[in-house]
Amino acid sequence: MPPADQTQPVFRALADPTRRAIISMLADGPRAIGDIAAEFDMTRPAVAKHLAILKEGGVIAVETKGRERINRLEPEALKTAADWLSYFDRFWDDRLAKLKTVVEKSS
Amino acid sequence: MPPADQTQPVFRALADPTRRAIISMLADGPRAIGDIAAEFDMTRPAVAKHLAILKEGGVIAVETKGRERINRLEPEALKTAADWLSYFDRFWDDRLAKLKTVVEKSS
DNA sequence: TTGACATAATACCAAAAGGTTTCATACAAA
DNA sequence: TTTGTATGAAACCTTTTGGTATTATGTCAA
Repeated sequence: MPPADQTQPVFRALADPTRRAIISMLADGPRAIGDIAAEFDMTRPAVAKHLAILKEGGVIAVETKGRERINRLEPEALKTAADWLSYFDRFWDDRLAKLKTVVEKSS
Repeated sequence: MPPADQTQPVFRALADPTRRAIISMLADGPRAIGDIAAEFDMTRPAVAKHLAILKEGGVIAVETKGRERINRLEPEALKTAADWLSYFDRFWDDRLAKLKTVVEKSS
């Protein structure tokens, strides 16, 4: 059985396309809210709400720097979701799943 | 950048804990709706709605057999989500990510 | 210290999500 | 053919979600 549910806040964070776009964006480096909002056809408060949900899921960390709030990707949270899905690897790629197991155990 | 958005219906399907439980359940084999609903503290129509969303995401396939409708896991759809997340592998395990790339290219 | 900027916080709204109840339909089996 | 089972479908309700607009707060810079 896949791991139990501490996954909920992460999958919730992943459920919205805007939030997934923000995640991709932050993969290139940390950014302030206004900077992020500028890339979407959406008001800043709306983006701020998405960031709050991402933070609840542990997907980002926020650091106040002067009057800016810098949002940084926290990729370990994504691993939670990836791990849940990895249980199903065996259905689409038995060979790779087995190899991964070997590699992970050897670390 | 991670793959563009055909991911939405899949991530939507994954967003609800009941639906993830159904996915886990169907990993053990196909089941009829009533059979699934019996395992949840929820009415059958509610479960049927979840199944409809899972089907929209391509996560399950439905086959009518007499008066039963058998729900079967369609794991390729989960791969869509796993692939999106795999882009971020590099953040938590560079070594494994590189190895995976090698293995996948060699197939 | 005044003004501009970056954000927080609040109130509000419409639509979607998650659930229920009720009723209709279709197949199976006696 | 009648009865029970498995499901579909519609109507309805409540809460959450995703968005807006507006107002307030704190910080930098002239």
